[in-house]
Amino acid sequence: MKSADPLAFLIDTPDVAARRLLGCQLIYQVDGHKLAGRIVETEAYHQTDAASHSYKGPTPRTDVMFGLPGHLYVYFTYGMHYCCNVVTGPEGEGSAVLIRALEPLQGFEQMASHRRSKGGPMAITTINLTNGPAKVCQAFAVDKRFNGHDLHQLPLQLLPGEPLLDSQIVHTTRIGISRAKDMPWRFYEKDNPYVSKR
DNA sequence: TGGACGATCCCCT
DNA sequence: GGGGATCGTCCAT
Repeated sequence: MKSADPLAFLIDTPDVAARRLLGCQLIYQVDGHKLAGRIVETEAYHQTDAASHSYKGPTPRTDVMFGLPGHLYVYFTYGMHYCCNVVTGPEGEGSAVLIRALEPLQGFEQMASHRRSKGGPMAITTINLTNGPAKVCQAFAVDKRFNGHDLHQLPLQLLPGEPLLDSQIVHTTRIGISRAKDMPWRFYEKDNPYVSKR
């Protein structure tokens, strides 16, 4: 008997998956250290959406988005940043959810050192540790090597959490894009201080 | 083969 | 509030 897939909830439309990802935990284990964060902000992307990398079909870069749900799509942008997405929907459909912010739970020192090592002197606080998509990747040391990684497995694992009530979820437009600006596919936990800023 | 652009972040004014 | 850093990807010549 094969046990049920704990990430089966990702096999849905990306907006539904983006809501369900709020409250889930991202775990990273290295060298006996454990990093953990709770997802508090997400954005949905789909192949029918002009703002998505998967718009107009797969390319070598975006193949992962069309692959198995529960895998990680990591892309490089602005010449210096990585961002990570959880692939959603059935295999063959180009959909994913961008992890925009985490609430740090464990491994603060490791996260801070990963963040600092990326650039010059920088004042790291608990708040600015993971309150943005590229910050999340830095803190968890996620780069292109993790593109296509299966999040069912360590060293980088996604654990289901208690789903948030609709009344705790704020539903609004996405950030930092020029096309399809008006699609309300950004979700975050109401009043959570670790959500990224405008 | 080249050039424009980007799901960002940080520092400076 | 605005601009610079910095390079992979994609599309137009």
